[in-house]
Amino acid sequence: MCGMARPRKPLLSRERIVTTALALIDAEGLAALSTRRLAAELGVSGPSLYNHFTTKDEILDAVADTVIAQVDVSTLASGADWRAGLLDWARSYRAALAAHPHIVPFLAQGPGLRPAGLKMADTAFGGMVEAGWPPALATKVCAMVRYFVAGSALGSFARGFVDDPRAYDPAAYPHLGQAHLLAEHQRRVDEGAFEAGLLALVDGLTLHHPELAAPGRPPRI
Amino acid sequence: MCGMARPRKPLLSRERIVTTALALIDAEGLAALSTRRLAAELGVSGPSLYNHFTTKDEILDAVADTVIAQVDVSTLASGADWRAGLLDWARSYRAALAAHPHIVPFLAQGPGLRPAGLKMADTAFGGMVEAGWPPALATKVCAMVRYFVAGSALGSFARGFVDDPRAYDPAAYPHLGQAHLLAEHQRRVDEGAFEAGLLALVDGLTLHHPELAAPGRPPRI
DNA sequence: GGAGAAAATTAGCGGTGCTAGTTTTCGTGG
DNA sequence: CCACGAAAACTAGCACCGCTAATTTTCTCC
Repeated sequence: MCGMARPRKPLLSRERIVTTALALIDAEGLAALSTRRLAAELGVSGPSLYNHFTTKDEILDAVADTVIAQVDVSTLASGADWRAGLLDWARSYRAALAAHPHIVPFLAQGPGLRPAGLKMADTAFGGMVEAGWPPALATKVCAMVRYFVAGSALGSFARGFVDDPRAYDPAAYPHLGQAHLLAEHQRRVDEGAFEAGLLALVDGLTLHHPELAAPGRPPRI
Repeated sequence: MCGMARPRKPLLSRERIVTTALALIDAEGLAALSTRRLAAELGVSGPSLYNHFTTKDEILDAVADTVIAQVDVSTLASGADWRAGLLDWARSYRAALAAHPHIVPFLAQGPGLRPAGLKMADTAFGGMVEAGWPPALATKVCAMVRYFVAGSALGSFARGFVDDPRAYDPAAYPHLGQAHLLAEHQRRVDEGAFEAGLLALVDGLTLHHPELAAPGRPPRI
């Protein structure tokens, strides 16, 4: 017989599956990624994927991990001022999510088993400790930044308001203007709110921990 | 014929559907809510639901809305100090999500058409404006709080770390202790990080807008 | 060169959201 | 009072979903 069985050269690889899946998600959204559809995109028939991943969620985890892998934690790891490190990290983190907005709702379902995510957490934590933060506090501060970035990414990118404000009853919301309900307006607000909130958060931390406010290395007694 | 058709008294109502759906989600998670399963729980056959909702997502939107409806914005609306108002709002918001953690990933998919969510946003915004904040800033500050609460809720409640730390390679994460990877540890961290981050955020805002720092009514010149 | 793993195939199972069409009951206007 | 249209339940079923099983071919390694 000559029904197509194992080919001379493998048609699939984990990497090719992940990049194709990410492209499909970027182009058509998370809901468009079914195993059959992804397989078709790869020129292959459905169940072949299961030779390389044991589960669809495992594919999505891998996709999410490549997105997180783009986050730049280098400033925080470099031993520079922790404030600058935190700001750079948060902005890069948000930018990475903004580059692939459709994956964010999946990312939001939890950390799972994603090495790049853990690596990022490890590096950020290490940088804060190196900057003089007690470990217990460093953990919390890193968590705060994650909260803020994740929350902002969700608010900004996920399924937003209906584009036609007539879908809402304006009388029910006396303070909100019509403009508040437009997706476009929301996007602009999110941009500004993220930046302003991040600065407020960092300055608030500085205020609460003046002993760590000095730029550069922590004092060694 | 007497095959069960329209009953004397309606078996279903939007309200009964929503409360049963929420109970099912709370008890068995978001994935357990299929239309057939929900219908069975209601003693009814699958498609009957579509006499009351046009879509499963519409049911979920309604469920999410009842959760958000539990959020207490009264302090912020009462004209008291905006700092206290913001803190109370954020804590109540988080508590409402904590009471129904399994719905959070759906909530994270976007605001959608959810009147209670809009009502909350409207009231919070109105309270900040009443406290003297310029509308453009008030919008941003409310967004920040939402980010922080949503991000914290996701980090805390969503599918977390695997409970067996042996699933991870400790050598790959030199700074993180084993304890960091445990779900239980993460939960404790989240609690503290939320509270500390919220205070830092509010104090940072106070710092950036000293003209609004006075408690009570804004000064009228 | 033989053994066994790997990578593709097809067939198919149980479940999903949802539609279509039917039957019965309710509510209402003439 | 009753006819009639809307409403609310039902059954049947479609297209798709994630995933498993069994099969065939190829590669790798001893």
